[in-house]
Amino acid sequence: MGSNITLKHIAEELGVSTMTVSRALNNHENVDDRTRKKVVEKAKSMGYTPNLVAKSLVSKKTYSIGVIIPEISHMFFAQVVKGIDDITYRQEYQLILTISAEDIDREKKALQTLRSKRVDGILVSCSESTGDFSHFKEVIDSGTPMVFFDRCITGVGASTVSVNDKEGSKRITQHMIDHGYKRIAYLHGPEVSVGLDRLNGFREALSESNIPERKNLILESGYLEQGGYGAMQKLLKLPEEHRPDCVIAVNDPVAIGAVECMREHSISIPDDIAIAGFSDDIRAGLMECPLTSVKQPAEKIGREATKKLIKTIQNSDESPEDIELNTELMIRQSCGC
Amino acid sequence: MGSNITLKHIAEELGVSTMTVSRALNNHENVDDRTRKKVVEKAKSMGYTPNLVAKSLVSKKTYSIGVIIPEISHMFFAQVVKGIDDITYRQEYQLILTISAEDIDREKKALQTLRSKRVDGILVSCSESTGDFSHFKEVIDSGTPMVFFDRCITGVGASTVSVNDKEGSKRITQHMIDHGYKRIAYLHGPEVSVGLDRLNGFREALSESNIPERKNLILESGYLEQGGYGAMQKLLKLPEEHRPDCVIAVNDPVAIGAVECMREHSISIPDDIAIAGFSDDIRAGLMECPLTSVKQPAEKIGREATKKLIKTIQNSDESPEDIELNTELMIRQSCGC
DNA sequence: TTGTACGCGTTATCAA
DNA sequence: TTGATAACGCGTACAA
Repeated sequence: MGSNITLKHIAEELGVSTMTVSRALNNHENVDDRTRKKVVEKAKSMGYTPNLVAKSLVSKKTYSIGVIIPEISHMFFAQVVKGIDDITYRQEYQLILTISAEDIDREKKALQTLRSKRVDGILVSCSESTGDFSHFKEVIDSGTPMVFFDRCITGVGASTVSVNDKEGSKRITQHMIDHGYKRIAYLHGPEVSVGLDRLNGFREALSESNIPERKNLILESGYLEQGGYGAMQKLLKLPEEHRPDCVIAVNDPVAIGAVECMREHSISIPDDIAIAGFSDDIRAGLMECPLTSVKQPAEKIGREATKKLIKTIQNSDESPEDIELNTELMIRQSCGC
Repeated sequence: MGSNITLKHIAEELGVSTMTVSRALNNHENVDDRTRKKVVEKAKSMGYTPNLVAKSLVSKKTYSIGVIIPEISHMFFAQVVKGIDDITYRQEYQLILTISAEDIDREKKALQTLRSKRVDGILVSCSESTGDFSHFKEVIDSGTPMVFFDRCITGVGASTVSVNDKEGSKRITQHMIDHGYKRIAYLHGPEVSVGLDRLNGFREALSESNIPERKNLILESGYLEQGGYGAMQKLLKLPEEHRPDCVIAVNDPVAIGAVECMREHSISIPDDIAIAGFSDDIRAGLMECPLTSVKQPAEKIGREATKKLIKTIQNSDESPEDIELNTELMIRQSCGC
């Protein structure tokens, strides 16, 4: 445990100074070839492993980046993490993962811990409950490079990587309108970031087609299955003639929760009520009635965010950027096509 | 960046020694209440964040544990990670995640880096290609606590947490036999760890029912969708009378790959060929023909492995243990029930 | 109650 | 080419 081999141990065995050992092991120029060979061999035979903690203390670099995601059971985030790992692996950064579980206090704490660990940078997707940004602002102002992805906060000095949420949401709504649905319900997430953007896209599509918004058809659902289930229950309690003929959800988990609720009420999809989601969850195509959705390039989001973060780490005058990736409509059966 | 506030800065501002500041901030006994108050306030106003790197160098503890998983797109591992986070969060450990991508070289490198980062312990699920254990043995012998989960290596001095793979595989095979299937194919993973255990369970069930093994129905598929797809293709190239009437796969991704192949060949499940998987993937219940599978308590595996690891970290004479969790048969339609 | 000296493992710097 | 010294930020041990 504590009995780790250090440079000093090797130096003593060889009767040289620790600096010589350090130089030899780090491929510095000015080392005699025979000395280097001796050192390298001895280090190997003694099972030396460099202590990155000590190295970090000196260099002020940890080569690790912190990642804060709200949830990992949501396949979207798992795929983003894969994209992040793609890049960090190649660039030799380590990845410290924390899950905020949609809880702002955990998010704050994670931020604090990552800062204490002196990560070189942070990637964040905000928790559902994130209403104020002060904790992010503080970290950014302290000089720690930070990039938001998916659930972003703009205008606080950090870069953001997201899909064009408003546009995607507008397009799928348009698609439903074109298909002739009249009473379109919307299950929305919290009104920040993507939640707000998608809701706005929905509204814009309605407005452009001169369809009035109906307040009782626009419900908050959060981002998880149970929220979709609950919101759908409310919709089904409406008098028959006020029920929607179509439901659009802020994301696929919410849509799937709603589907579950409809199934229990023996409501046929898409004949009784059509539905569409957002994110193209791994389950979307496999459902009894495959779910129409908006595909987000999850891995790519992870990769782009990480690339931008590393650029910002390595070049302190890299300027913040809002990167927007394109979505793709995945038309399946749940929309009635 | 480098301009982080240190104890010394606070001390200078206040005209006291760094030790006083350290003690005040760490809630030590012997500090005058007024001094403490002054220090705490000043620390806050200066935006002090303790440097855990320096702390770790002294204490030889990093409060971080390394996790090596072969894949994160496989929902099973994402859920395990959630279980791991459950415990690490509560116990105030950080989680360094690395993905081996089923590549033994990445696995070795990850192990090396984690050791250099001086993680307090390591959780591993072996990559598919892991044939020799020497790299694990080396780390274990060096004194770094390690716990294997799911894809374990036993007998090298580390604890293991897994489901009773052999038993689960045997049970599902038995289920298929009871159902009257005669020509049962098996798509197996690499013959180590769970791959081997599940294959053995399959064999044992056949043998107990006096069903002869047919070599051409037992194929290697790896652990991923494409492997299942490829193996199924081979099975379908067999002359009609030699084709299986039932396929059991080492895990759900492989089963799903096989199903995809069958769909392309217009083979009806379960009428033409029945199929079962293992792991109860999130997709299993949602497929066109819902997939019969063996459920592994993924989150629990993560939790138990982490608990055991932390115990081992905190108590150096905690002895290694092989923990086995129970599986549950998830009977759906793909088996013809 | 507070302060001083030293060490954790490494590297930058300057001297030999 | 090699070595001695100091420093990174913090905490332990001891002294005042």
